[in-house]
Amino acid sequence: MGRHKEFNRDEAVTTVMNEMWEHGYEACSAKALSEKLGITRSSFYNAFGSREKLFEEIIQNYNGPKTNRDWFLINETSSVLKSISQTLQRFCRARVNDPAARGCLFINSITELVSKNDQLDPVVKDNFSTNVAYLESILTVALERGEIEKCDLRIKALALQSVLISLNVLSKVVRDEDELWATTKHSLQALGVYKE
Amino acid sequence: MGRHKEFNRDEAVTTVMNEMWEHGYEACSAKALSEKLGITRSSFYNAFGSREKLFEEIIQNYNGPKTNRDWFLINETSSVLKSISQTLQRFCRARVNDPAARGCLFINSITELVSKNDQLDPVVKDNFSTNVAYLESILTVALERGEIEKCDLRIKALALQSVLISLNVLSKVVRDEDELWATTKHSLQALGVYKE
DNA sequence: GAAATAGTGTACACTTATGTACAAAAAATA
DNA sequence: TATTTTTTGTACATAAGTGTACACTATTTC
Repeated sequence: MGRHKEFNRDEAVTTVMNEMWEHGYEACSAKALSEKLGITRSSFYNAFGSREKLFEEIIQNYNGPKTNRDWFLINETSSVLKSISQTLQRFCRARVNDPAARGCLFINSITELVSKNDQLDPVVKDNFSTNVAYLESILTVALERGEIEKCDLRIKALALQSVLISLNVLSKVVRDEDELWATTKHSLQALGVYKE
Repeated sequence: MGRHKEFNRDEAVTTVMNEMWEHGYEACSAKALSEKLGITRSSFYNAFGSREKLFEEIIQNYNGPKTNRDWFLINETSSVLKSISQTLQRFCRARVNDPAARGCLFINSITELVSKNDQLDPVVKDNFSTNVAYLESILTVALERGEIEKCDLRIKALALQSVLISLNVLSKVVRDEDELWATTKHSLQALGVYKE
């Protein structure tokens, strides 16, 4: 019952995601976003509640579902290390090929929001924990399959998360794909999680 | 000749540095900074020209002189790897002990300004290049002293820069000194640049 | 068709922020 | 003391941004 929205909500969320990815959260005012979407602020607030709530929706969307954050496309047959290596190589390519050099929305948000925005700080931290837990889970699989040596998997997961962080930050400055990948590969090999 | 400033310029630069470190560049408006300094915007513009010029001054100040960026306190006698390890351990402690979890002003600025602020993008990139060159130079010393194996020092320097980046980003989220240092140490050991 | 419901447009009453212009004030030099 | 130089305070004109209130419009259900 009631009047229909004059815009597609899902499309709008995607548009806002790209705006926040490119310009950062704080640079995206309700006014600017509303104008970008071609709606009034009135409709914006009605549809999304607030910028904060919208960000929460966007970051969940960006990172994928909490229970199944399958970035590395791990399956039963192929090597876990191979999946990690191939995925990070794809990331290097994607980040360098992005003309706006946006890096990663989530990692940008750590720098911009943690300990700066009281409402979103816990959201970002929660997403971070989920990420590290995911990395630890795939390293556990790698260990079970004998692909890596026994070690503190929590620390190894944090070290792998570190490679992801620096790859994304570095990609804003190192705009040569070969150089970015050589650096990432060097780190992966050092950590013993690289496989051709 | 002429009237004296009613504030200490150097003190003001330090105050603004801390404001930008804590809140980020864009969050520090000319109005907000002027009020923080207890001066009028008129005096602010007169003394610093613009927010951009002031940032340039601050980041040079923060990173230290271009020709002598001696963060790792390398000297003729002690081990280069030991200096690196001890310095990064000090960084872990400092970052976790910072109640505002500000991370590193320079690394925060990469995320906030590169490809977003036309005027400051080249300033940040230039500082980055200087940093990597510095890291490569100390790795060269380490190689000459037989502390590391022969390899592509440019890539090794970028990998070491990666550890610095992730340590600083990670420190906003990983608030336990032992865990942060364990992760950093693990990465340094993997890269073959750790020494007790 | 009337009632209920949900989205839209306009207005309000702010606050923040920009950079410049110009007069007034203070200090050094001539 | 008069002149020059620099800093400071106030004002201007304008744009961006906040969240809410309320009438208006479109749509569905009864």
